[in-house]
Amino acid sequence: MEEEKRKKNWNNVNCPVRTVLDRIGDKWSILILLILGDTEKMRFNQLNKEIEDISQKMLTVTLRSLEADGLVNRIIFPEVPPRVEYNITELGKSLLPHIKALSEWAKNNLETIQESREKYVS
Amino acid sequence: MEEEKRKKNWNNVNCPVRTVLDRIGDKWSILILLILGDTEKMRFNQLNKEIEDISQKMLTVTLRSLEADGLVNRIIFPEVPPRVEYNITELGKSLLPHIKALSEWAKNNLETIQESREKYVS
DNA sequence: CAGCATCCTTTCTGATACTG
DNA sequence: CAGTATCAGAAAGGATGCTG
Repeated sequence: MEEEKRKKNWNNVNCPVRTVLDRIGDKWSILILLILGDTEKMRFNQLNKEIEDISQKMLTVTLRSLEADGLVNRIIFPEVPPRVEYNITELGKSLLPHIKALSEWAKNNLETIQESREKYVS
Repeated sequence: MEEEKRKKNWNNVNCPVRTVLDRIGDKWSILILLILGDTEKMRFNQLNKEIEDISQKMLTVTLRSLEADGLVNRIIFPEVPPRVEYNITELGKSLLPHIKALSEWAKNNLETIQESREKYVS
């Protein structure tokens, strides 16, 4: 039974890193964390401008997910028109160095990877 | 024009870490890298047993992707029945510490994240 | 043994229109 | 301003059967 195997969900039980990547391994989370890590706070539309190619929907969805995980704060000001500010939490800050380390590795090895990919056939 | 914005592909140009996550941020790559990082070499079916809940297709697809990026080696022995061995490359090894650091962070903060998620409403 | 091919389901992302 | 709701397309992942 192939189905039986899947139920063990081996990867998340024995591989905690997957639990993180399930959260921040998506298309936008890391970028948002990096931006919020570089600023004190930011409003929704500021983020939307900063990340030129994100859709409003995905910005909302991603921010909500990061908020749920306790990586960013969402502060609503009861004004008209509404103002909502986002900032990174302490938990988020503690994750940042690891993201940046990964980013450094990426910068340093991007070329190697790309060359490898171009040479690769079949 | 919403479409115009996307073409800039801001995230990959200005955010190299995304280029890495586009590759290893999938469901299985990290796990495979961790396993191959802990062993000298491994055959296809060994990996398939080690990762109990991966499908044969995804194991093939993921290994090919890692190979294309130069993170793992694929060595084919011209025998019958065929034998194919996989091992991690030097490039892959250089990435490993960062994955493990992320993994450590995950272990240490899993509970906090889960609590945050449970408390989160809408 | 180590796959490949095909079909199918699920999940992710985006476009668009609308709103307190 | 900062969203929500809905729909549609793309991509990822899985089940199954077949093969050198």
